[in-house]
Amino acid sequence: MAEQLNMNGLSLKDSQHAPQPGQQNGFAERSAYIPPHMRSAGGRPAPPGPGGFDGPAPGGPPPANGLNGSAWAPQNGESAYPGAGRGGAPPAGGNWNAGAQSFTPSGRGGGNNWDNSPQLPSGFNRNAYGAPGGGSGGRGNTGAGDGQWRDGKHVPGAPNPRVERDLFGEPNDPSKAASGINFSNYDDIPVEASGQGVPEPILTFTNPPLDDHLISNIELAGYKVPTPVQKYSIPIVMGGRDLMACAQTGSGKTGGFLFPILSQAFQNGPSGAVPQQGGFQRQRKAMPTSLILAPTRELVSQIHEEARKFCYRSWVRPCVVYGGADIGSQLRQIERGCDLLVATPGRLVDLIERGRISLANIKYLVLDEADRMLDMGFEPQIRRIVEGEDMPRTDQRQTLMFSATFPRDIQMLARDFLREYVFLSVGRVGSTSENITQKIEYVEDIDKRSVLLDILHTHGAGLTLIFVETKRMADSLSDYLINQGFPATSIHGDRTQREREKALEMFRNGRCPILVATAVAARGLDIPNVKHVVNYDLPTDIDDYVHRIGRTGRAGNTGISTAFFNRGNRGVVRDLIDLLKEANQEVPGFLESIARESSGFGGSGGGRGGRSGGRGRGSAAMKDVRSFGGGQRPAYAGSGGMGGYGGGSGGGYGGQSGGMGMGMGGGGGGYGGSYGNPTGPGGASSWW
DNA sequence: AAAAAAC
Repeated sequence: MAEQLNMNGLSLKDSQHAPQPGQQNGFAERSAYIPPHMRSAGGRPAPPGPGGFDGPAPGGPPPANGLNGSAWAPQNGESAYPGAGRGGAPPAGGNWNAGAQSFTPSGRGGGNNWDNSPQLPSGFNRNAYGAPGGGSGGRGNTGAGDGQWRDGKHVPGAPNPRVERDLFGEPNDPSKAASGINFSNYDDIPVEASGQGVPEPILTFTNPPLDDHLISNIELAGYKVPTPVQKYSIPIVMGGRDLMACAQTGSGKTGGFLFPILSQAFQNGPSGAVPQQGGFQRQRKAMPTSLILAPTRELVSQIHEEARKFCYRSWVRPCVVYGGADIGSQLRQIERGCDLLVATPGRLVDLIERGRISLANIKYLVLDEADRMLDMGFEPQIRRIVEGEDMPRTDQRQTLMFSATFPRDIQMLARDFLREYVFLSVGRVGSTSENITQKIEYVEDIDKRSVLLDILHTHGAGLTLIFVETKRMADSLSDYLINQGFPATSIHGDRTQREREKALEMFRNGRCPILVATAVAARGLDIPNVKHVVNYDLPTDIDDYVHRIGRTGRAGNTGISTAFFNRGNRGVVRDLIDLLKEANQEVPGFLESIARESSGFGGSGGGRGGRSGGRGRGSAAMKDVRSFGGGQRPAYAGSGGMGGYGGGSGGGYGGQSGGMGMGMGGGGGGYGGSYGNPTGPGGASSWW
């Protein structure tokens, strides 16, 4: 039954964007609304009267059917949901219901699956074109990867306007990634590179070094100038070097690894290795040349979407596999050809165990959001994939690691997976230039809902992303908002993959400009135009907070972040204060007093009691931990250390920045014991 | 403590 609902493109939740017919208006539950002066804690300015939206709530009284699209049409012109673009308001004359029905879940064969198939022109070649798999990754080769490599030459496929629209959207479509980018602000992002023989950054997308076909796809995608991370990563990767990059998603890092990998693939053709399989083996084993690992399904889906753009008309076929979706369609997809594979670790291991994927041809390995993957306990799977299967060794492949932070365990991974890597530290987009205005408000749990309503009224315009701590809370809060007449939806791990993708797409295209999310959406997701991030529940880990607010203020644009704080969050109060100070933000008085309260007794006695300073944000440091003998100047002074990088000891570069300095060279497993603060003594944590 | 991720 649930599936039936899904097939209609609907879930119960999403069918309720407008108040139910039984309700009088968007504020049917007005009694639940507590005016600010009646609330238990202060610290919050009075809301601007009843009308951030004038009149009866965002929707006003719904028409008889309760679903008329005009209920959500912005009352003050297009500005209500900027960034919504063509999807901003429901289709004229349409309604939310219909909007949902016509929605095509991302990552599911956009344009070639259930909702569109009947519209295909007769005679349309579904085999060549429409991957039948309705399941994830079922997009097959919709124009991406339909070129050929013949006689040592790249023979691109024919242009196809329909595919181009599918991949690149209409010109100026704000729901496509390249738009809405404030390029001038990009130049402010600081980048530092260290390592031996770091190549000069490039300044434009030109040939050389980039391949002409790739450049034409880059143009189609609307990218004009390389972002700072791309300026560095392109020559580094094309120069055959390994890369360890500390960068966030908004910095353009997906292009940072896709561009050089694809450019080289377009120029050099398929990997020379011959697939070795038993003569009687029934099905072909997929043998991709490039493998990209990322932690969440949404993220791999997003990377795959990007890859499809840049693979357009090329010989390279991008594929995606992840859990929670029908494995059969994924198998069919990779059987049709798989040169670049984007995967979550669990599903990839599954497919390897089934003997359907071999990694023997891998020339490029990318670990995206590496810190996140370790946080999520993926290290065993990752080590199995990289070290325990048939993947070529470090010197036979190129390995690129991306991570927002560079804590100890990532350093270990870098030591084991990379060789003589270039270390790239990409400043965070925004924060230093105050692109994100961070506000902390004191709100007791019981008042959170009504304060949230104030916020939604006040900052009604633009996409608002609301983070909560639990899946249950995500459900109940989005239900509440929907009942209050707001176009909200939710994303969390207990929703089906289809629901998750639909929620994300509805948010992205502005049909549902309010998204309630758990940590599943905290990192990596690149949604242009998120205007406001609300930490309805603060995370216990300050790193998570940083990732969450990083969903806004992206790509050089400005954003707002509001966090609800109460005594239940005092565990992060110290880190939060430091963070606000570093980002040049106002620190409210109640934070300071609660910090004093908490550190008052016991000090560092119990556990994490009085902040301890030990952990600090050292875990989040972004600096090269190696030191280099000889002429190389490290980009960061003060990374003390040891470690004979290039010092003859067979790849033994293991310098710890702090005092620990263990010899990591020889054996591999030699890291145990307790490590000091990774940043080292006095480690200034500069993580952006 | 919760969330995420393979079946």
